[in-house]
Amino acid sequence: MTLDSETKAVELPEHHGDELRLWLRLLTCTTLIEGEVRSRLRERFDVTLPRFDLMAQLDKVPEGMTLSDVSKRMMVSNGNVTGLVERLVESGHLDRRTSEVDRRVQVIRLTKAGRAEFRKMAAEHELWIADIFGDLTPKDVRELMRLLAKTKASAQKSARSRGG
Amino acid sequence: MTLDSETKAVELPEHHGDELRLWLRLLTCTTLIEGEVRSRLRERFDVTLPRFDLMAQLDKVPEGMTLSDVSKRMMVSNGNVTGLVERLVESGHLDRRTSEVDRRVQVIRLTKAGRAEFRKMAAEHELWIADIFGDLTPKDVRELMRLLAKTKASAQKSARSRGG
DNA sequence: GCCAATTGCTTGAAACTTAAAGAAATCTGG
DNA sequence: CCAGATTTCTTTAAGTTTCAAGCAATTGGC
Repeated sequence: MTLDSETKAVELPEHHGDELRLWLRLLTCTTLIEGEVRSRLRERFDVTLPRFDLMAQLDKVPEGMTLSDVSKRMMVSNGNVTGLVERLVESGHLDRRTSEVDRRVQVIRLTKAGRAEFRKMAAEHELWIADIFGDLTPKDVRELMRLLAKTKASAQKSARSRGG
Repeated sequence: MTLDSETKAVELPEHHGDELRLWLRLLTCTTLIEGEVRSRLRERFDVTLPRFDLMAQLDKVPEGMTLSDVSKRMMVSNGNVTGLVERLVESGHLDRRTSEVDRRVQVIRLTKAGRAEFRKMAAEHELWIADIFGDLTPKDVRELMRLLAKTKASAQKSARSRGG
């Protein structure tokens, strides 16, 4: 009997429903929060989420970054960044210069106005996020951070093992 | 001294950096996994993620759903669904009928071919997800499920309290 | 120095996405 | 019954996004 059921268990395809449900829940959470942030950004500052995200990347590095850097950090395609940057330069939020060392490279930075506007938005944004996560205890937050770090590492490992 | 620093702590704006970092990590995880799934779907089945997601919704309800139902479940706009459905009907994956009870309503279902194709993709998809989350223990999975449920509830509460 | 490979970015096509406005059908309270 | 409100879906405009192809600049091997 015991042998039988063990044999069976090996032959049957494994159950992966839990992981799938976890993934769907993770996705739901993110979509929900992203939608909320998106609509607040639009209502309050008439800015789109991708623009805000791009400015957030640049705010962290005053001396500027290349388009490739931005692309990697935001995990979006190169062509995507090109278009976003074009519109943000147009609207005066970004400053763009060709590198003198390597003329393929474009270095972008926040303009003074762009930085001021971003800081204003970022301050409120932080409060929104705090409110959205408001029912989590500090312990919940720590625990989630830990588990998501583990998840990220696992996903990266899986992606690497497939890619090369 | 103690009094002083406590007074200061109350007067200073609260620290919400932890929640912000948590949100960024959550977003990173989701983006990472989503990108991985997206590229596997494209490579393996030449299908886009939104199409797969839409078919996944329909697979759960054989008798079909209205466009509004799909829109709510996928948390995307109505117009978005209209376009997606159009292309999937065109490619023979979906069947679309006007409700006889309410002629505003469109009921969509997977066609036989659409269902067969989805099932094939879904089986592999489940393995990918299991692999991506492969380094998490069953306990990690349970704990993440719990914390994400709490997060979702918190986010929904925050969204409701703003919206109405 | 030269040629091939690589890197950084842009372009183009197709698809996806949203918000807002509009059309059609239904519902509701007189 | 009927006018106004609501619901369901489509349309439109603007923007985002990806992928693939391509161009320009740089690097590395010889």
